[in-house]
Formats: sequence, structure tokens, C-alpha cells
Amino acid sequence: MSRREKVSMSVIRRLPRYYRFLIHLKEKGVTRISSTELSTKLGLTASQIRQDLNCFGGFGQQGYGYIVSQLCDEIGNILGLSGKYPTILFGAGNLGRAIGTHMSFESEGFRLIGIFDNSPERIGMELANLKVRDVAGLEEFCKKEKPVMAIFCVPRTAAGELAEQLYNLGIRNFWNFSHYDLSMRYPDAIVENVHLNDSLMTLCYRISDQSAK
Amino acid sequence: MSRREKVSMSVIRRLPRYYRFLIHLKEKGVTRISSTELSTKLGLTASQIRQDLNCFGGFGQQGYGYIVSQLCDEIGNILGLSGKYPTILFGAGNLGRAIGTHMSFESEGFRLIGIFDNSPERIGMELANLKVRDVAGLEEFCKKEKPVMAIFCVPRTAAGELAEQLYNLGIRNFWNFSHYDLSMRYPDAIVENVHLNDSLMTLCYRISDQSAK
DNA sequence: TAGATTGTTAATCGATTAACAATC
DNA sequence: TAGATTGTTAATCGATTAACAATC
Repeated sequence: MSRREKVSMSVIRRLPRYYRFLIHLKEKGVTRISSTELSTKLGLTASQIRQDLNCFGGFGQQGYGYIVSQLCDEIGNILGLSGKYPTILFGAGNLGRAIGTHMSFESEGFRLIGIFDNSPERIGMELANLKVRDVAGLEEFCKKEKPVMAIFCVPRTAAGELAEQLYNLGIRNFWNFSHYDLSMRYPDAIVENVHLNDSLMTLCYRISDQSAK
Repeated sequence: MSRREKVSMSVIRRLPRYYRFLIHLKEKGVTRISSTELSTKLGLTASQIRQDLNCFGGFGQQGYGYIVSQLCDEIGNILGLSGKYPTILFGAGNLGRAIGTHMSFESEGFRLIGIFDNSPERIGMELANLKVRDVAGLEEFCKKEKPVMAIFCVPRTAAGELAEQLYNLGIRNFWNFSHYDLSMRYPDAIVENVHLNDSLMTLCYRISDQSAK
């Protein structure tokens, strides 16, 4: 993958969608696709798709289109899905358990190597082929295993202290389900927020707004 | 709340963030705040905050700023959080259980009235003060209880058939955790997608991109 | 009144769409 | 070659930021 200008988040957020759809096409045995076909299937413009892809290189052939399997691999590489970044998860409550088990970490560029909680009834629990550990042993664990990404499935109140500890241990990448504002506090960290409550409120707005018509 | 022009999604997606922060301020006993203060706390520009709020009305006072509790209430109303829309959840797997229990539906404009699954070992399970029902009884349930929103915590493969059934039963609002593309199939539906895998891939890209420097 | 801060208009910036020359 | 479709430049559209008059 060649050196590139900074690509905008709007583009980056569309890449997984392209990737998923191309996997789907590959499974169906489709070998070739044009930007126009892609655009109607995904509800975008052909122009946008070509612009997006050309942020990373010219993957198509004029007059022919794109080779599905090739484009799929290219996007997989761009996304860095072969990274297998060692990752630790915090919080073995309902959400933590869902994230720990539900996600197939092996296929998304991450590898779950540890789960932590601070509640006695959760420590020792089996989850996603791992034993839930006591947060007390975090520092030792990190020095040994060198995780690079942390998932926050803890309440907001617990997140602040935890974040500081992890930041001091050198972790800079976070998948954050808590409402603690990591990126405000640590501007050099890479933070991907999933705020389920916000998502739900947004939906609530749209429903209310619709029915007000 | 007065009649308004169509507000862009960019604005709408910031509203929950404002709302959460104002709740926080209210709890701390702060009574008054200016757009400038808000902007530094939230990492936005003061201009943007004023523009956003003025999509819905002039909630401030020149020379003074905004009254925290009043603005908080206004945004709560705009979001429609008092709606209490009756909602049904599909899928009592890990994610479904997390969503069903973890979210405090009562406070976000929705009210969970039913949980459905099709697997015998889940049907009858207790979850979020509800018994998991057999999908077979869905039609009857809907005709009686008139849910308006459906949450999809089912695999992609199950989503298509389910969506069609629900659409035919008149449901037009979806909180979709599956990778089935609801909005492509039903353009008049209001769909809020939460694609956890996409979120994770986006994070993967950013980490790879960062370390490539 | 003087100072502060909003509401709102104008300027800028960035993202999307359109157009078309290059080329397979 | 003729037809198709890309890669890329130019035009448009929308969102963010800046500026400032209104006014508390």
C-alpha cells in the first residue's frame, strides 16, 4: 500500500461497507463489478465510489471495471485487517460479555488476549476462551503481553481512572462504549466511540420528527 | 416545539452529546453556561454550537448565555425523549441480552414491551423483566400491543425475513445491529444502524495508518 | 451605560457530484 | 475499431467557521 494523503473520516467510514459487500459478491461467485453497479447496490453515486477508491490507488481497469476478489483484498489490506493487534477488554457485564463473545476478533484485525473486571463475582469467569482477570493485575499483564488496544465496556464512573492507568502503560488505542470522553482528555489517542444511548436518542428524534408531520 | 426546516443529520447526531453534557452540568449544580464554555468542554466551536441550537429556536439570552436546566429540557424535548415508544427486541443472544438489560429504556424515549427469539433454549428465558417469546407469536402480539420500533440483534441471515414480516405489520422504525441493509430494501423506514464490525474495522484502519508513519 | 454573549449573515472550507478525457 | 468504464479535474452543494449587529 503506497504512501497517501490524509484520507477523510467520511471515506474511511465507507470502506467497511465496501469490504462487506465485496465479500458478499465473492461468495456469490461474482468476479467483476463496475462502479455503477456497486453504486446502485449500495445506494451511493458511482462517482463517490471511484473517488473513494482512488484515495488509495487505481484498482480498476478502464472499460472493464473492478475485479471483485482483487478489490476486496486491497480494501482488506487498506483496513489493516491482518494486523491482529493484541487487545484487552474491560468490563465483563452484559455488554462486555456480548462484545467478548459475539465479535469474531480473529477476522477483524484484533486478537483478544485478556478480559478484566473488578467485581469478585465476575473475576475467574470463563468468557471467549479466557478467564476474567482482576484489574489489580493489569500492570503486570500489560508489561508482559503488551496489548495495544483496549475496549471499554465499563460504566462512565470507572472509565476515568482506568483510562489514565492504561495511558500511562502506553496504550493509545481505544474502542470506547462508555460515555467517558477519552479523546478530550488524551488528544494523541485514537478513539473509536460507540455510544449506544446517543444512537438511540438520534433514532428517537427522527421518529418524533417524522410523526410530527 | 415549533415547526422547523429539515435539520441535517450532522446536527442531530450532536444533540445527544449536548444533552448528556447539560445533564452532567445540572448535576454539578451549574446554572448558566455560554456557548464558548460549552465549546471548550466539548471540543467544538462556539459558532457551531450556536448554529446547531438555532436550528430549533433561540434558547439563549444575549449577554448572558444559556440557562443549563432550561436548555437541557429543551434538547430533551427536541429529541422526543418523553415519547416512550413501545419497542420489541429480536434476538436473545449475547448482544440482545446486553441491549435488553443494559439500556435503561425508560429514560430514552422507548419502552421495551417484548423480546423474541426462535431458538427453543432461549424462548421462555427471563430478560429485562420480560419472558422471551417465540417469534411464531409475533403477528398476534403486534396486533394487540402495537409496537412502533424493532431492535434487530439477530444474524444477517435471519434479518431479511423478519424485516419483511415487521414491515407488513406496519413497523417503520428500526434499531439495527445486524448487517442486513434495511434502508436499501425499505426506503420509507427510519433506520438507525449500529454496525459494530464496521466500527472496529474503522479503528483498525486508523491504528494501521498511524503506525505506518 | 458598558460589557458580554447571543442570533444571524457572510466567508470559508470540505465533501459530493458531474463531466469528460484517457484507455482498456 | 467501437463501446465501456475508469481516473481525475471542475462544478456544486452543504457544513463549518468567522464576523458582527442586536440586545440583554
